[in-house]
Amino acid sequence: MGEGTHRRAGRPSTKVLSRQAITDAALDVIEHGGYDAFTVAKLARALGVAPSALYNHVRSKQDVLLWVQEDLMTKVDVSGFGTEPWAVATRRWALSYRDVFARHAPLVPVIAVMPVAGAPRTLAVYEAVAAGFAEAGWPIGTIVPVVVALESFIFGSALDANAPADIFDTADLAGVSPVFTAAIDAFAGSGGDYTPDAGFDAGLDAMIAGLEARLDRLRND
Amino acid sequence: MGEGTHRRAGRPSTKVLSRQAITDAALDVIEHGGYDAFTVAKLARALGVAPSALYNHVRSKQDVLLWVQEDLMTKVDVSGFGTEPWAVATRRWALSYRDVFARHAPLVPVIAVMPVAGAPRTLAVYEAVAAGFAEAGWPIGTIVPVVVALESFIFGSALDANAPADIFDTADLAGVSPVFTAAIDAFAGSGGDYTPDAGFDAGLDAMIAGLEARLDRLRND
DNA sequence: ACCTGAACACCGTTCAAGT
DNA sequence: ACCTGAACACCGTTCAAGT
Repeated sequence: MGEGTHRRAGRPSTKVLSRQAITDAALDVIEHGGYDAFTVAKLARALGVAPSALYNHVRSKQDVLLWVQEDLMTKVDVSGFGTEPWAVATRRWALSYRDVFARHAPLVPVIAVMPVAGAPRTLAVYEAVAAGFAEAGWPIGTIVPVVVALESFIFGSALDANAPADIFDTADLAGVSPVFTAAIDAFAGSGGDYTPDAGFDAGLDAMIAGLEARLDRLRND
Repeated sequence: MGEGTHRRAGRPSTKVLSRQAITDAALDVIEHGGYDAFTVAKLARALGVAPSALYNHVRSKQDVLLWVQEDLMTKVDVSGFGTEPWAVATRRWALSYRDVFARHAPLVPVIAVMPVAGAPRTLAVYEAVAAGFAEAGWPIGTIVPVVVALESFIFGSALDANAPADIFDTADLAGVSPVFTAAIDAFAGSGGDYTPDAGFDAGLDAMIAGLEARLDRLRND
């Protein structure tokens, strides 16, 4: 798949410090030790070169993060658009999008403000989503804000997925916040810890229901 | 208000490096130069002490960020809960919450995973919100996931509010992403830049509509 | 064209020494 | 109890020198 696959045998296969090699090494470092461990020094070591060598191929560490983000975008599932009803396709997209970036939360603030120009895979996702929305009957001028709204929810949920199980542990605070404490207890049931999935499900249900109601109204105009 | 206000005159007023003084200085540095400028050295300089002096009052830089976050929480408007209908109160809360942290986006990943224990102001906000939800008829066990869902949307929107105006500039990409490009053009109207408010409004409308529909169903059970 | 090794200007944090 | 100044172990990045 990668570049260099269909080169002649005997030819030195591929540049050692290709974009793909750097991105793969970065993902390796990140998967191994998280984003704290992702330093230029570690990345260089994983590639077997001196840190300064990287700067022949990359303008900054931030560049590498953008490459990683672009790479992850291929894991987002847009297969529902064009084949499934709008709500089903949107739900599938949202779930996979959130799952991918829940494991890369430090990238979320980066993606949220990254221009799509120069990010072809990200753009391809947007194109598939926009086409699916248009086909489902969303007027062309309504698509961008609705997609942005869903994305905001997805990004926030990806961050929330990293909350510790004790985030809502109100231990000695029942006197100070009785209703909230009761809400926590009622939610957790029999001493269960907090899991963020229930929040994501509730929000996705509500948002899709609200949007579908709007879509119905738009269709009947 | 702050500590030391009701001390006797003539007594040296307040510790120089009180929590309040450190938090205020931090907010000052952040407002002046953003989160990149917020270093321990700059914070110490603003307080007129050596960097190492801070560590008599703070365990880490992260501690100060948590103090700042707690301080900002007092700006979140929960006044609608208990006085206004659920949808109005929720909308007011969401708008102010998003506005406060849109100007402190680097804190968003911090809040999203911060335990409420030891954060009394944050807890006070949750208590007001939970009480408002309960009074509006939300069953006690449904409150936490619904609040988490709204918060996820709010946090994502706070990040999105910092997107550059050219985030969706598809310049030469009309051939590669025709539908998405058309959606951008139709949304931007007459050459207008992207503003994230439309996305926030669309999402908040949809989510509140979806939740209100669910609340109606719950009430009729 | 692309590498190395030294250097630079920072980081946050620790700690002995002072008062 | 709380400060200073020196030191530590890092950061990301630059650049002259090599091939």
